[in-house]
Amino acid sequence: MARSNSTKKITRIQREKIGIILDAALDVFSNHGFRGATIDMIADKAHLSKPNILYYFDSKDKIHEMLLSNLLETWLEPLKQISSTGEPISEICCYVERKLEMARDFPQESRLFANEILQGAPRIFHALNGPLKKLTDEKVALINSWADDGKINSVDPYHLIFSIWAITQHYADFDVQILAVME
Amino acid sequence: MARSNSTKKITRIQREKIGIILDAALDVFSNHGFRGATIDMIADKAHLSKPNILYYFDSKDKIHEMLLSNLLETWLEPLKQISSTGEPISEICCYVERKLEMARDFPQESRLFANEILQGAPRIFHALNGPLKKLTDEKVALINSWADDGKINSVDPYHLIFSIWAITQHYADFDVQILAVME
DNA sequence: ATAAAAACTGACCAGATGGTAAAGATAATG
DNA sequence: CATTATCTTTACCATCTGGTCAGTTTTTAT
Repeated sequence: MARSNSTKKITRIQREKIGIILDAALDVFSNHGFRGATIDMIADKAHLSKPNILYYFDSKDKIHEMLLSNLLETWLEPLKQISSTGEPISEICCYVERKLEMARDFPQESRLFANEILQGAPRIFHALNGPLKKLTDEKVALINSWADDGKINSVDPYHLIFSIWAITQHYADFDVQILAVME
Repeated sequence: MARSNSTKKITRIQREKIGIILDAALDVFSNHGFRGATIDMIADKAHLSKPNILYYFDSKDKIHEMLLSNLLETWLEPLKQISSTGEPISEICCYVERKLEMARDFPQESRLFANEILQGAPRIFHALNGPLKKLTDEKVALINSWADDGKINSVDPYHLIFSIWAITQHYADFDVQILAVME
């Protein structure tokens, strides 16, 4: 069966179908949340039957899980790229730019993430508390060191970062509201 | 029956129970989204039976609808209070303050709203496109007039307002993430 | 106190939904 | 070409969930 251990080799069809399913699932999960999404919706969007979907993924949860873990790498990347050797202001501005680009280019991923967090991050809390926290702490320390060296004005690095997250993601997550207000 | 027309008088018990139900429903809907919430969850939290809940509200949708319409007034209030006769900078700063206070004091309402918007605002789009748009347009014009009069630097008023919305609500909507990152 | 109205409950139903089993169709392989 | 492994489908099942109903209990009004 397709859903066997990761050590097994993957056929052409498996690679294709898994990709199709994940694309469809991202669309459905990001627009309806985990509970609002049904396997049938995903199946329709993927032009596959429900049992066929469950041939490639053991359960609805597993699809969601895979989407989230794929997402996490992409999500952490822009923050990771802030370099301690670069010029502070430019490093921070470039970070904002990368984040904005991500919100523009991957709005579905942003909403998938937002849905998950909004509902208490039941399936992703470990990642927030682990890798994300670790990375954030690191960059917070870097920003603090820049301030200590007098390279930038003193600022609370946590809230600087949170503000960047808030504004950049807002345009992806609340785009319905923005479109409604701006026509 | 309790769920009859609004012109009928409301008994003491109705007032009490409806309040209890709405409190419970706000808690459940804000933490699980519309589809993730079940009437049983609301019933448990309210210490009432499911049929008893449906004695006061015709359907799950009606409960949600009532919560959203209650919310909208509260939600628009801070923006409404921006006064054309006040001092521009102070007006804007006070608006930010009011918004922050709301996010702090009504985080559940904020998440209820966020859940609704994230999923395309199916039950509230008319309000975004109507009252919210109208009010926003009004304040945008006001900010523009301030800029024209040289009272403040020129700024895109829409994006100023969006930024305020984004940051203030972020602390309510994404608090799990913030807590996870800051410990 | 008593009748009427309001509030409440347990049992139940129909449809949706996640998931399974077994058999049939298709593709890969020797 | 034949055999095997992979893939897909049809027909299900069990559970969850929104909602109903008939009847019981409690409250209110007279």
